[in-house]
Amino acid sequence: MMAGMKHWLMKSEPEEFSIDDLERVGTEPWTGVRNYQARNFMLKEMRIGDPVLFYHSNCAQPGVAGLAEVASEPYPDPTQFDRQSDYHDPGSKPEEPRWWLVDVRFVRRFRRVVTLEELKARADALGDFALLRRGNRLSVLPVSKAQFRHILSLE
DNA sequence: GCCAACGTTGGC
DNA sequence: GCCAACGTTGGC
Repeated sequence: MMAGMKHWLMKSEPEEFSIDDLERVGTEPWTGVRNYQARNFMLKEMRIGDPVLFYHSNCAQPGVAGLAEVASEPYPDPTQFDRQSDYHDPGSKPEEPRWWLVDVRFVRRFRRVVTLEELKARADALGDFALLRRGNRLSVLPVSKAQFRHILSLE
């Protein structure tokens, strides 16, 4: 594994876009992020090949559903300029885009969902983890290598 | 569907 | 720059 490689967790509502959808399409532009901190992770810190935990949020069984990877350099989210899109941002100018994204590529589905409940039960072992912080709403967040490995071991 | 948490907006 | 109002996220 490349030195300095970062690990990530990205949330998606499975009714909108699930790990099965990602498997079907292979690679997906991660459109619609409208939070500056999440954007900055994609714009400034992600590298092609970084591993991504694909997390199902706002559903009956929230948890990590599979594995993906960063598949592109950052580029402007096209939906910000699309008047028809829910993600249209009239304040963003094409010559100075406000919202950036990366493509995410399917790697594999987990045999089963590693649930949020399980992660909470192992909060002590996982250590400081943005996903488990109270009230956390970030949809793109960093995961340490140790946390990443720990979560894989729970599958 | 409820609602706590939290980011953003905009009046001042 | 403060902060109340508002909208959204996401677990439950």
